[in-house]
Amino acid sequence: MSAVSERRERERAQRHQMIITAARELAEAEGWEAVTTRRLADRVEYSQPVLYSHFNGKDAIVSAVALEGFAELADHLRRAREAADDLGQALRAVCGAYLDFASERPALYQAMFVLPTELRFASDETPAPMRACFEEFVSCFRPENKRRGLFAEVFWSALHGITVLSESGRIPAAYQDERVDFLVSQFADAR
Amino acid sequence: MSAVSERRERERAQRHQMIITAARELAEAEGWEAVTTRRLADRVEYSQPVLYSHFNGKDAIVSAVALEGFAELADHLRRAREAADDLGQALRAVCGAYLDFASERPALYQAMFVLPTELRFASDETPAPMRACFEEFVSCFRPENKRRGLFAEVFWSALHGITVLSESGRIPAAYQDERVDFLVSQFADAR
DNA sequence: AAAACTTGTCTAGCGTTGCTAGAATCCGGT
DNA sequence: ACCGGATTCTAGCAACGCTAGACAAGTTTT
Repeated sequence: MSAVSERRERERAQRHQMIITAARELAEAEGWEAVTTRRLADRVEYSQPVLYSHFNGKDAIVSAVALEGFAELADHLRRAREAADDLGQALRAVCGAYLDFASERPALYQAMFVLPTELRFASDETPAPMRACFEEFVSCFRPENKRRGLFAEVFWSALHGITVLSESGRIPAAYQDERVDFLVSQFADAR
Repeated sequence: MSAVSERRERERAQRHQMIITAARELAEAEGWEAVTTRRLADRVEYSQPVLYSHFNGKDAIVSAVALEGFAELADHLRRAREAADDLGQALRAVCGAYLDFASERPALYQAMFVLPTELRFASDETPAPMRACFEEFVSCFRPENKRRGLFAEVFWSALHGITVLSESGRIPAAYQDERVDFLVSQFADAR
């Protein structure tokens, strides 16, 4: 492989990342409904069809943004859990970190957990960052607990429910802390 | 008001309902992405613009369908709760009824709890059927429990989380019953 | 060095969407 | 019989995701 084609491949990878970043920034600034292929093409200063030489379609771009989000969320959760002294505090810490993430980056959260996605969850092909996120929840339960996987799923589901219902205005923004306190307290004994 | 204009008003109300019903049927048969204003107009055998003399836009139609759903869900939940012997079984019964509803009418559920809606939740103008749904959850907790409103919100959120994550394939379809059993057991002592 | 081919990018356009302006039509009241 | 107001339709706008085919740039072959 020549030096020229190496450069080209490098440039191509850069552009690939530019598209993802542009999509993410646009979504975080104006919401996903404002992210159109035309506006994306404008931002990366290429014409519309080049997007389709990098991604199969708009959903694939959203999924790529989501994957970035999973890596960041995994990191965020891990830090919170490791800063906790014991398992009891870990659940609460991970919980707080998760809700922080969701409320600070609502568009990113949507790409990960709400919008139609091409990413496969809970399967053999599930990318590492997604596994890592889930494992953070699992780690909040005792290793000897045979059902910790299931418990983690349910706890995560509850957190997700609170997140999306409050984001869409279906439960009041007030009393969010009380809700979370209650949720954690109800799961504390199941660790 | 003449008899003629009375008839016209009656016909108008019928057409109003036809639009809602058509939207609902189309959504339940092919999903909301297949519900377009043109296909709706076709179904009710009028031209597109008449939809806009009944509703402010597509979102308003979705919201009207959702409101029908709330009435049905309230009824469904109430029956389940009243068939239960005590409060302990009530929580589990309402829970089962809720998940039944969600899995049997996924499109209707989406209109109610996922899609952007014009309906106001948890406010003074919240329509009665929506209040009724929420009250069914509240009624699963003891009347003397001062925080039953908050508890109901959290329990409902958890159920919703399980519903949407499993509907979108983000948690496996299997083990759903185990998840629900676990959830109910964790909230049983908080009644 | 010229010709042929491959690769990358762009212009232009298809079919669809939600929504609306303005023409046409219908119908009751005088 | 005609007028006026309400009702409904035709036609069209701007925007969407996506793609075919023209064009240009660069690489390889003769």
